[in-house]
Amino acid sequence: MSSTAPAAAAPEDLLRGAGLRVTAVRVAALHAVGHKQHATADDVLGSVRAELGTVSVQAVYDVLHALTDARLLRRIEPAGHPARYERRTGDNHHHVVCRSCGAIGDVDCTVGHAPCLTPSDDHGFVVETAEVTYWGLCPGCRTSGSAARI
Amino acid sequence: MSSTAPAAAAPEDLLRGAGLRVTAVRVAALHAVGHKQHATADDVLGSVRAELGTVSVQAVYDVLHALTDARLLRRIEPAGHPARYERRTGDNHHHVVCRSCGAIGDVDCTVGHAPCLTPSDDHGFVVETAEVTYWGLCPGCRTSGSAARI
DNA sequence: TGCTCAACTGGAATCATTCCAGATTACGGT
DNA sequence: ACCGTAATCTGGAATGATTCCAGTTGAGCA
Repeated sequence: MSSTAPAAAAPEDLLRGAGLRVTAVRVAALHAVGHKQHATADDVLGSVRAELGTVSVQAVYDVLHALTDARLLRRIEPAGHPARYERRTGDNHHHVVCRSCGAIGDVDCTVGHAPCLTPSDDHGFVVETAEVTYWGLCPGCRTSGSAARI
Repeated sequence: MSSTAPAAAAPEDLLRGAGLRVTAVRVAALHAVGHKQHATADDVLGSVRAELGTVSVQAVYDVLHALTDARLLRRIEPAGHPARYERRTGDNHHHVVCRSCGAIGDVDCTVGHAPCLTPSDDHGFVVETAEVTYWGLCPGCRTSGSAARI
């Protein structure tokens, strides 16, 4: 068993590796986000239920929190849209969000090592992370012209 | 840069200049945000009521939207915190948000003309704006050390 | 000095997410 | 293998920010 590739790592191993209990809901949730990058809690709930049958809303939110805390998932919260989750690559990438439909795309930091990610005046804050979000229109919404609110 | 004045411009003129009707609630709302930068809708509601007496929740949300659309205010929506409004200066500055209490500080873009504000791969999106948010702890929460008291 | 449409009122509704209290279950001992 | 005990999960109710709706009021043009 030289199952190396972290990308292909089995959910069970990821969980154990993070010191978390291996439960059906957690495994299913990891599968769900693996299949649909940038899934909402609701998407995950759907997938998990499709896979396991009855699962409470709470269980999914709990799991998503646990996985996020354990760094197995990363949560993105675009203003005006429900939170989304992605399997984190560890790299610090950013996101393009469609102002119209909320679609999200990954964006690598243009400049390798974030230049403007160190505030000029931090007001005494201890800055831990910087987050960049690009707002615009996705190909689909651009083509279908209208529909965009405002 | 040379166009300073706006800070001192009377709310009435700002409204008229933007082609908006001059109403008590709007004027009071502009005052409110002027006095307390980064005010929440609730803060504004409070100030406006203190100034005018009875005012509906709806009126304030309507006004904040109208003013935001007219570019007299800028809305900031830090993940996990209610939206906040600031009197926009036209410059594209960013924000430091306290992970613990939600306090917000303004941060000028370190590099004048946003370098990493052009995504390397835009996935076909038409990017309109880029938004940078720094997350950390404000001086107060840092000192009081423990228990993030929301 | 009226008229008209944008603004406002008040109350109910929505949506994502969280709180609660009790039932279930993974997994480190013995 | 078997138990005990947190850690999890269930189901339902609650929260909080914001929006929808239908009717009333008032700013600003004629």
